[in-house]
Amino acid sequence: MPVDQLSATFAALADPTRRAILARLVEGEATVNDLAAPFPISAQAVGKHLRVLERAGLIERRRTAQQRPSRLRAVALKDAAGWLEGYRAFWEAGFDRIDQRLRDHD
Amino acid sequence: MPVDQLSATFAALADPTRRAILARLVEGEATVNDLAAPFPISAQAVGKHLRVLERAGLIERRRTAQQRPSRLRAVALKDAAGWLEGYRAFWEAGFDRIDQRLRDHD
DNA sequence: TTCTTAGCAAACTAATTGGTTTGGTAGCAG
DNA sequence: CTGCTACCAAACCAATTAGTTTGCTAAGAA
Repeated sequence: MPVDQLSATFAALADPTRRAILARLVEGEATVNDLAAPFPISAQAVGKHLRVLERAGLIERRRTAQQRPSRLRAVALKDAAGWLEGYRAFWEAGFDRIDQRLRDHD
Repeated sequence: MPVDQLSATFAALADPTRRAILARLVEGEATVNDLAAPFPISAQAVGKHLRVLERAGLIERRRTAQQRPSRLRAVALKDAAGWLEGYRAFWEAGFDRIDQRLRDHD
């Protein structure tokens, strides 16, 4: 696993279960069991996904009684979105290469 | 590796070498050896990265003589960017949860 | 105290990853 | 034909991943 922050963020997003967990957290904090309920996998497996998300900075967890609710840290998505924005001009204009663009300007 | 398109895209982006390859391809087509030059890894390893990018739809390759130049397919980044956009409001407004937002509206 | 619930940690498995080295093939140049 | 260049494919390795099961601790309920 690459260690830089951007790679960790993209890697964390490269799993549909983890993206679904983030989508659920938009509605507010949730415990491990809350988050595991919709999935056919064990709560332990969800706990592992939460650790991946936590390492990537995408969630924060606190401790209340015997629960460890997670909440979204959407700000960690900023850099990933910023990286992709650098390519927006290329797909929106329908060209994929700078030299193609230059050719269009001939 | 997850099989859905969005996961494949994020997984492909979760490696600094592959992101650097995409950045290089913004300048136009490049062969495997062109792309391998800046990196301390073998051309074979770069070839593997190219296959990952190709499976994710992020590059296309053609055949000319004995070269296999790659070119960027930036449009494949659109869905990933769209997914992230769904969270922009949360990090820009400085709240991370909908219920926090609702609280602000009380 | 005892029971139950929520969660973590460790050990294990199967599959994948990112890299290597070796050995090819396809096509151009001599 | 003989080489050289560009690339691919396969075998291998070490590390990681996503999942499991088992067993633990911490906190509240009976």
